[in-house]
Amino acid sequence: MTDQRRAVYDALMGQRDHPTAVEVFMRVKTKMPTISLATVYNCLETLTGCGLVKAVNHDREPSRYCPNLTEHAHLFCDGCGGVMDIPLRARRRPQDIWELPDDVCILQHEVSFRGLCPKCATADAQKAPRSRSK
Amino acid sequence: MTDQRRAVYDALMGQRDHPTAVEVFMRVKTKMPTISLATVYNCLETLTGCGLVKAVNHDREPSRYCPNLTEHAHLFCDGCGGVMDIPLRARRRPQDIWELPDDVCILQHEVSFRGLCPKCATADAQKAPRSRSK
DNA sequence: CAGTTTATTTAGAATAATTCTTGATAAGCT
DNA sequence: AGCTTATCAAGAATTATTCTAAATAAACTG
Repeated sequence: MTDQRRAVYDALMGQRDHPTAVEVFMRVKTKMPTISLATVYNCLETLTGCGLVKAVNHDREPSRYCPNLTEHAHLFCDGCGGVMDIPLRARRRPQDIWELPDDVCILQHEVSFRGLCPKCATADAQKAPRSRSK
Repeated sequence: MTDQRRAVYDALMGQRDHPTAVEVFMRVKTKMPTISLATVYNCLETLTGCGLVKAVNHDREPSRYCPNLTEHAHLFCDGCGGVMDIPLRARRRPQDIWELPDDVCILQHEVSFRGLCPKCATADAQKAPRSRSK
């Protein structure tokens, strides 16, 4: 664990909002002005490689990074652009809803929802009310 | 629906193996040698826009395209590199296993598994047997 | 501790998938 | 036929990411 890796990890833990590599770079740069973007990519790669951080992808947008190691899905909000963790319910497994063949071997699964987060969904309901008087 | 769009759509329906844009391009080119890659991208975009085709992304690999309109997940096989459709079980919904807040608005969800497809998983079990005599 | 190997960092070049631009072509209307 | 609009083709441009090479730092070895 080098200084740079620690700084990148701390940036992720300090503000757990699923930043992109460039956002991590900008945050780390305030503490360690000499760090390069390539190093941030290297560190993120190393950290994901040893399982401390997860890379989160949605469509072909830039990868985002997440230090939440529990099993969870992500909600990508069309309103605010934010990403929200969605926990797995207790004692539930993906195969409860997905018809996986018996003899497959699952090493990883990634789930993303797109829509509106609670905040944006309620704000949106205000703007376009359906059954409500002023 | 232009000739090009039809040709791209036919290429997807003819061999439903989740090809990339370049693979679609190569297939269509045999029937319509003048088509350009940009047009394939345009057509795929148009077809996904009107809901006839789904774009499938996994990590930051090139997008793949899928004409299966039923709700399903994808298994990306580390062994053969193939992609397999995994159907949703009857009367099951993502919120059965994911703890979604009440007031979110879900517009789309994408699920991908990574691992070994049945064929590769059994082949792999042969090569590295655990409890089996020769 | 000097010398040597090994890993890491940096800056910038290279890559690759996708998108954009521009001019050409075709299709639909009047 | 003439005008408008959408689509296509070719290649340039964009962008996130990876690679390269040189510099630096860390870790051993004697």
